[in-house]
Formats: sequence, structure tokens, C-alpha cells
Amino acid sequence: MSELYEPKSKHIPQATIKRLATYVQVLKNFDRDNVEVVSSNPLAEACGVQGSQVRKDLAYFGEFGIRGVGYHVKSLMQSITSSLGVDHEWPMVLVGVGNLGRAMINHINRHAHAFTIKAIFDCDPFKIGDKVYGFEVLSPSEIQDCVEKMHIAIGIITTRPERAQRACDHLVNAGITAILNFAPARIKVPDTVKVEYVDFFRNLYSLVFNLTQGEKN
Amino acid sequence: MSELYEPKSKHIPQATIKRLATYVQVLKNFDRDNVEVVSSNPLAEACGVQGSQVRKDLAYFGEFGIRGVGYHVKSLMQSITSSLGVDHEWPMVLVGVGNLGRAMINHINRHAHAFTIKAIFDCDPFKIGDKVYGFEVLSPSEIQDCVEKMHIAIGIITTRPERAQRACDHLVNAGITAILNFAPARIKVPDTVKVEYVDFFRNLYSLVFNLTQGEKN
DNA sequence: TAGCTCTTGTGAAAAATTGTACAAGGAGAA
DNA sequence: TTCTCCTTGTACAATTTTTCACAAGAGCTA
Repeated sequence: MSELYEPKSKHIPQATIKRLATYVQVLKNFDRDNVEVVSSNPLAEACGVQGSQVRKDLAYFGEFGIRGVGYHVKSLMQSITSSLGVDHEWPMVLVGVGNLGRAMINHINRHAHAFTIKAIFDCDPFKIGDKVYGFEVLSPSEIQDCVEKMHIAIGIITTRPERAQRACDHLVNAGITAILNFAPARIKVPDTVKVEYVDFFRNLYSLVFNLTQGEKN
Repeated sequence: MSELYEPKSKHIPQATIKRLATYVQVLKNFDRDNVEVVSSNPLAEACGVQGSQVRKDLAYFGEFGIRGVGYHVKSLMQSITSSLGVDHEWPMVLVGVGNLGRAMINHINRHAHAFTIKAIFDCDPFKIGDKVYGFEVLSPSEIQDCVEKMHIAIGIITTRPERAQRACDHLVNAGITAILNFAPARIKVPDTVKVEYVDFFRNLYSLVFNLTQGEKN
């Protein structure tokens, strides 16, 4: 087995990446239950997809399984996280220390191995200087310095929607190239910056649509 | 224009539903800025999709535009929300009053028009009876009664991953048919129950993958 | 009314994704 | 070693989703 996993083919669907994240989550559970080897079908079932889908997704990055046997849980986890680049720590900054922001600081720094919030910012001068979960709330003017010193690539936005674009601009100017936006607003960024939106109202809309559809059938 | 909007065609992609939620979000902003009419291209650009995509998505539900003119912002919002069934209130219950749970109670009840949390539950006997944002934390044994009395269809899970399945079982037994799961764990439900997963580590994985990919090019 | 401009709604084409089916290959038994 | 049993990895087929391109239609002007 090689040390470094590079994609075998050019283009990998975003859906595949998202599924790989799920596989890791489920593999962690298998590992916790002391399962050592798992084949594609049980893994797929636990993730709510088809076995062939799992095999195809993994095939983008390499051959991690043993024919006739399956996948070694621990080594597959390692292979996936290494392939995606989440096998080491990613420091992050967060802008917007409201209720949602506080929850995320706490939630992310507790749960995630690969992701840690290192500094927090807010535009509200009354909040600057406050201590939140051990962090001092800083002024956005300090983002750039912080990002450069700590080599931070990822920023999180948890402001109100009206403030999202401003927060985004601060982050982009500071040199951030990836943004996770929790604010219910679309933001404009240069092509060089990647944005992911987390908006669970989308999920609620989807649930409601399925509920109302179901009634008609 | 008719009063009730029913889908014109049989199957509508989930991706379309999710995009429609985004359109509503963006239309709200146009409305706030007193824009009265918008055509598909500017709307699409603000949502990060193609104009033809917007038109096709809307076409699943009816003809809401005026040729040569565009869409009336207010009436399009109304048409979409009515089509999806989110033009009236959906009461919800939440299980798991930890940090994430608290944040969601506050966040959802402040922001969303169509969605309101009506009661909150926790398995931890030490939490039961506590007051959180005006709600008393109840025992899971009371879910069924609550769901029936208030005609609640949607449940939210914000427990720790180990507890997610138990919370889910409580909800399903109580008659809940749609679940929004924030816990980083997959849950098993009967076919009649819809589940949507909110897992922003997926989004973080995606960002990191794109960052590491970008380096290589 | 006729003519011009603009944008929708939609069939058809293209692209992307998912599912199928099976050859290839590893492990263990005889 | 040889045979059998399993499961992977992948070529190909089917399906789904997105994009393209344009006819149809609405408003405005003269």
C-alpha cells in the first residue's frame, strides 16, 4: 500500500467527497464496535447507499480493499482521510459571535479531530474583548495578522445574513481561501475562494415537500 | 394564476427542492431591497446557478413568470412556498438539549417563519425540568402525547451520536414522520419516515479536498 | 395594428451520475 | 497444488440531471 493517495482520475464528483465523509463517520462507529474488516455492502447499507457506489467512490482514489475479504476498517479510514487531506489539523477562524457562533465554537472544537477554531471575531465593538469558551473576541481588523501568523486557510461565517458579505470580505482580504457559511445569505467571492453553504432550512423544505407529496399518494 | 400549485410532472429531483429553498432566500433579499420584478438570469446568478436551471426548476410546479418581463418577486415567493407547503407554520419538537440543541432552539425560533419548535426533550434526568429559552425540558416519555395534541410531524435530533438512534426511536414511536438529524450518526427508520441529515463536517471535508486539489494544479 | 425587444417555457442534446454484471484476484479447504 | 467461495474493481448500460437553443408570448412604441 502506498503512503500517499492521489486521485487516479481527473474529475471527482463533489457528491463522492461528501459520501466519503459519511463513510469515515460510519467507519469510526464500526471501529468503536471493534469491527476489523467490513465489505462494501454492509458499509453501504449503514450509509444509505449502494455497495457499488461505495466501491466506485473509493476507486477514484485507489485500491483499498482485498478481493474476497473486504476493507480493513482502520486502514480504510486512514486511506480516505489521507486522500482528502483531513488526516492532519486544519486551523480555522470564525466571524460572528452570536448564539450560532458560540454553539459552533463549542461544537467544532469538541468533536472534530481535523478541525479546530483558533480565533474568533465580531464587528460589534461591544463584544470585542469578551471571553467566549476561552477565546477573546477580536476585531475584524486583526484577521489578516492572525491568518498569516497561524497559516489559516478556512474561515467560518456565523453572522446575521445582513453582515455575511462584510464578514466574507474581511476573510477574503485576509487571505482566506475557503469559507463555510452558516449565515442564510449567498455571498460573492473571487473564483479562487471556495464557499460551502450550511443551510438546514433547505433540509426542512425538503422534509416538508416530501410530507405534503406523501399525502397526495 | 391558480390558487393551489401542484406539481405538473411526476418526479421532482430533491436537488430542485433544495434550490427552490435558496431561491426563496434570495428573493426575500430582493424584496427587502424593494426589487419588484426579477428575471431568471439575475436571480440565478445570485443563487450560483444557471438561468435555465431556475426556469426548469420552476416549470416543475407551474408557469409563474411573464414572458418578456420576468418574475414578480413577491408573487414568486408566494408561489414557491405554496408549492412546497411551507407557506404555513410547521410545529416541531426537538430531542437533545445540549449546546447544539440550545443553539438550534434559539436560532430556529428566531429566524424561520414556517418552522417553530414547540417542545423540547432530553433523556438526562438531571436536565428534565430545566427551563431553556422559555421551554421546560420534558422527558421523552411525554413525546407521544405532545405530538398528538399539537399535531406535530417534524422532529429534530441534536443529541450526541450515541444517543441519536434512541432519540429517533422515541420520535418514530410517537408518530413523527420527518426527522432532521444534526447528530453525526446515521439512523435507521421505517420507510414511512423521511430523514434529512445536517452534517457540516461533510462541507468541511469538501472544502479541504478542494484546497488540497487546488495546490496540485 | 404592426413591428420591435425582451424573457419565459420547453423539447432536444449533452453531460454527469448511478447501477449492472462480471472478470480478476485473494483466502482458505481439501 | 488445485478447487471453491467471496468480494473487489471496472467496463458498459441505464438513468438522471443539466444545459442549450429557440418558438411562443407579453409589453411597448409609433
